[in-house]
Amino acid sequence: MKKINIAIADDEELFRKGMRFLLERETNFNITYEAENGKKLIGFISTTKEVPDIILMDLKMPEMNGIEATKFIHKAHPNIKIIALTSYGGKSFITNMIDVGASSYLLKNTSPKIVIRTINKVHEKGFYYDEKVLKIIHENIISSSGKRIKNDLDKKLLSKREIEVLELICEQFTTLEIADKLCISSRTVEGHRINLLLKTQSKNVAGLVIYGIQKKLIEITPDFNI
Amino acid sequence: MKKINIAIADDEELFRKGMRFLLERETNFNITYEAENGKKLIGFISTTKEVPDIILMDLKMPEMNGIEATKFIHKAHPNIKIIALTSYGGKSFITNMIDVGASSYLLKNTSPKIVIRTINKVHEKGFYYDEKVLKIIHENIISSSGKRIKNDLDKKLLSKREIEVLELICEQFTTLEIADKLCISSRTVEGHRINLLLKTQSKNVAGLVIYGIQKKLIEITPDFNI
DNA sequence: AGAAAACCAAGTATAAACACCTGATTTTTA
DNA sequence: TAAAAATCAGGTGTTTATACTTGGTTTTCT
Repeated sequence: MKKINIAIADDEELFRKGMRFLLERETNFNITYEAENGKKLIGFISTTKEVPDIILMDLKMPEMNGIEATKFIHKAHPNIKIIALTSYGGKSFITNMIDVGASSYLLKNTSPKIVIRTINKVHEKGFYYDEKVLKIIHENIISSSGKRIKNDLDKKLLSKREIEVLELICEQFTTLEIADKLCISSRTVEGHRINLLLKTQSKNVAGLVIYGIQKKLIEITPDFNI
Repeated sequence: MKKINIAIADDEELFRKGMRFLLERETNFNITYEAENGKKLIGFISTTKEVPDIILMDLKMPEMNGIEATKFIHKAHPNIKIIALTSYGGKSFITNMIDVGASSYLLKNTSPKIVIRTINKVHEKGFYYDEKVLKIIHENIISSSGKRIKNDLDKKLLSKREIEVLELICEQFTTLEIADKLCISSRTVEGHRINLLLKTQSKNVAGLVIYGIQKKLIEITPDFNI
């Protein structure tokens, strides 16, 4: 069986070594190169006779980031399949990486099993998406969605009313306005607000908004600039 | 084991009967209704006590087509999962259906096995895409995200100092703390803050944080709880 | 060189947020 | 059914944010 040649681009050496260790346990994987940034990777690919089949590409790297490197490599070598492997899971990160030529997108907090499966699938079929990323893509297609995704964690951590209040805080309403909207006393709203600060471990509204966005209680449409 | 209740909407009786036959061989499937167009389906769902878990929805139907029906049903009953099942595989058909609330999309020239798997997966996880459709979606991302407007407007709109202040506001620091960090008077920070509110057209910090996240001035790491 | 913008800083005042307290009623859960 | 949690609401006080004002210095651009 022909081995799959893999290159890893990531600025953290520890991560690269860890990945190498994990992947080399697969008998059909062959790690041919490690790069600490996009520039070095391109340098390698431009000079070597044996270009890799697959590249695991981090997004945030010094000198040249993953997006630029992917764009360049995909143009120069369309047969090299690039898998984004990063901790950033924003919609626009994903779509941008795919846009510039990535064949898949993986989050770093995933299991080795999924990485291995993704590499094999990408090598076989040319693209593959794990469920986590697929869900983000799925949600991304839904443009008109007024409804938001509240996961079960929120329901356990925050009460229904607290979520309502949090949503309105994120929409820039003041305590008085929120009290008016929900037909309750401003005192009650303040109580909810304090509970929210405690439960989300925030210092002030800024923290609440960030929490709301992280938990997708409110929707934002980010612009992409790495 | 609780059965999955399924409704089929398709104008061809032969197709409906065939599907019913295929699906009823699965012990956990229960076909509760057949509709020959969207209107009849909505009529059924509006009156019945037992709404289906899953709807197999054709696109082209007389009276009311699949897109309109999906839009209506998804709004009225968000818990009902709708699977588009049609012979049209155009990009816009797929994205439109997902946009109005479909949880999956299947092409009619697929195998019964895949239909059954899709129904089960959608019932379990809320969405699922077969490889054929996934490939179309994958290609769609590449073409659609090409036209993205990069705005260096931010750099013109906000000054360097204002961006610094905005970043710190987003990190939940108070005016005094920011003044301390930047070694300037708190009055100056307030001035910047006011300018930020004006320039970003925000009501309060909540708006500033949202702006900061949108413009990627600050990074957030979203949660992925499937 | 002159104008425009950015940057700094201050006064005064009000509105809002934050903190810490108390307790009653309803709903949920074990 | 008893305990726990959620919801509501009030008191008191401090801190922070917002609003409107003015004006001087530096940087940037034309």
